[in-house]
Amino acid sequence: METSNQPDPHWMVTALAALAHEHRLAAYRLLVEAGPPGVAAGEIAARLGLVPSSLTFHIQALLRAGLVTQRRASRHVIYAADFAAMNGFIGFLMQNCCGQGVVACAPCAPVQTDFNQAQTA
Amino acid sequence: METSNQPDPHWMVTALAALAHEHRLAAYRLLVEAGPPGVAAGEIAARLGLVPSSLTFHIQALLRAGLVTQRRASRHVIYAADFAAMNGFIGFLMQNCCGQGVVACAPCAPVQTDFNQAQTA
DNA sequence: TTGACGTTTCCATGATTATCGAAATGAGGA
DNA sequence: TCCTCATTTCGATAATCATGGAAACGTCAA
Repeated sequence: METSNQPDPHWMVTALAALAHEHRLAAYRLLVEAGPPGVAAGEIAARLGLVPSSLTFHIQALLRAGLVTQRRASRHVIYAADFAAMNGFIGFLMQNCCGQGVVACAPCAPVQTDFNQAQTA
Repeated sequence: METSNQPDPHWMVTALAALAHEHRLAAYRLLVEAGPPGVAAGEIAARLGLVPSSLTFHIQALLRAGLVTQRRASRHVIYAADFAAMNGFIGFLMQNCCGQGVVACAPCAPVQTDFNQAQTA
């Protein structure tokens, strides 16, 4: 029963810290929007207005946290969001920070992206 | 249709940073477990093995981020998790970091205790 | 009013993070 | 091979964060 491997608190701290910066959160959102094809380092830097070395500094935090993947395409280095990692990240928050037994937190209600999924629950 | 007021990226960075520390994440989880009754500052410090001034330092980060509430009960100061804030926090992540249009991220799947969802995609 | 308790503020110290320029590395194209 | 482009590494600097002791503050009981 694939219960989505639960991340440990130590990793959570690393991942939270990785996202806890204006530029890194922006970079991550950029990669989420781009999807699996990803975005080249230089283009991320350009869109965020960062010098190359700063981009590397920030994106390596995301890389170390396992939130993004890295691959090489010719001369470019392409970064892409790791959705499985984000899955585990959010899963931890919902299971550990949303009140187990407490009903005050309604995690699933807000999403429903936009495609009408007739999910009964 | 109460769509859960969407937090802005700036607040997200503040909240992420607030949780991105071993002691603060532990404190927050403690408060989540305690629920609405909350826990006194001294007891949080004792359970986490922190000196009073350090506890104050860390918990004020959570307070500034709006993730916890503070109230006074006699000589004690009681802190409690703000579940609405965590709701918004997770909501932002699911809407902005989970791939809009991309199906690779299955936000709600992990929680749903264990009922078999026949999600084809 | 006095005293004890719980908590916060203040202060100094050390550690970590963020930034940018310059140099080094790696990967094509001529 | 030589040159250029894309990215990373290195080094220095400034800023922010984390820690704990000591003092101050507010609250309650006697």
